[in-house]
Amino acid sequence: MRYDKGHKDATRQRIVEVASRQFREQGVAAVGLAGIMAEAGLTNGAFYAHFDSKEDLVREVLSSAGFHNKLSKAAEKGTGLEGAIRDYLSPSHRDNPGVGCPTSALVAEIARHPKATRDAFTGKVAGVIELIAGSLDSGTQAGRRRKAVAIYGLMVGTLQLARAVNDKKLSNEILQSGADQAVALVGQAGIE
Amino acid sequence: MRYDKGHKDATRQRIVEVASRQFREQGVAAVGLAGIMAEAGLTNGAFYAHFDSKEDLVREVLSSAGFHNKLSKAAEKGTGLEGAIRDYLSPSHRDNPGVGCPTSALVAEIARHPKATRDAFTGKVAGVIELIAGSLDSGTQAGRRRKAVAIYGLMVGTLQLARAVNDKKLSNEILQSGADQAVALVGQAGIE
DNA sequence: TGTACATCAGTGAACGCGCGTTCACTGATGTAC
DNA sequence: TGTACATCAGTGAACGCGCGTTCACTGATGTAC
Repeated sequence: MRYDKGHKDATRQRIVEVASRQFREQGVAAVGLAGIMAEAGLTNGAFYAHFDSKEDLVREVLSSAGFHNKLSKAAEKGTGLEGAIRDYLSPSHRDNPGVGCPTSALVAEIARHPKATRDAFTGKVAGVIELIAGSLDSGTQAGRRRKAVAIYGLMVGTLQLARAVNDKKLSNEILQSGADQAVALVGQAGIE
Repeated sequence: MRYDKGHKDATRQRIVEVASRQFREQGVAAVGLAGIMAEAGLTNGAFYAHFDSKEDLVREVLSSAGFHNKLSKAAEKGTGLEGAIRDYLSPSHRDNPGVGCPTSALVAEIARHPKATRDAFTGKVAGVIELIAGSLDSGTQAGRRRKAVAIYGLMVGTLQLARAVNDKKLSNEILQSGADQAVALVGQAGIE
């Protein structure tokens, strides 16, 4: 073959990365395969040598996407859950959805996708909830899980509100209030 | 004229109502004008006698949509904010997006729409935050506002997660945990 | 060493389809005189 | 009272366009003998 061993895998990976960013920036429905392939340096016909369909690509993007990036990085930096929350609800994350959390960008759309796609997403959500629950250190196990769900929902919902409103001051207030309250939840004894 | 006075307004209102439900069920991008008009009992050509464009309809839907339905109804029933939260995060609301909160269904999509559309949405969001803040009775005014933002974000985020996950048990757990924590926030002294 | 054939990632034109939008037309009613 | 014209909500065919998908083909390399 004229291509290195691993060349096709690298191409596939490139397509997934381009799609992942474009989906998060514009939503799945608004992104066309031709645009993804062009940005990956290929023509549209090559797509089907790598994926069965657009839906197959969506599933692959969800399976490979770094849902825990902010959480994992915060853990590495030793800033813990509080650092992760403040990073998540920052102007930088609000203004760069393409490299941000796939959940906040795509959750509503995914609810309307086929079962296989939702399955991939469900696994990721369950993982994030466990990761957050594992970062909490007060309360019973059930209480920590309950808090983890609320903190995740609060982060996703407030980030989306901050992105949608067309008023910088209100948007910043939403981020700040959301972060403050989420951090407060971390420190409080659980509701039993 | 062969039509009653007010006939055209009634037709326009019917189009808005059909669109409002379809948008919330399937998202704006996935809904076609022909389908809306057919369900309203008209042919597609009549659309432009009522609206300038699809975007104009989206804006009208957002302006007229009942963002506070659950909150207002709860206030009427005297169940207060706690009742509104439990109603919002109920299996019934999760399973009937077409008659539910426009924010949870459309917030991510609206973030990518033109300024005029986002303006209409921003006003609604500001109104909901004020409504929730007004239902809180402990803490300073700034503290109540901060809590209101967090409660709204929590409700929107957890409802979306519950709708997207493909596992009934996890979905119910998300609703329950979100509601419990949101209600707990209502009762707690504000973070100052 | 040279020739014929197999492999396969990628090309690029074409497919049918549904979209938002346009527009000439319809037909029931109201108005002018 | 009768006739000509204006009004206007709605019709339905057509427009160009971009979509996801298909497919015959290319061309650089590897393999067989």
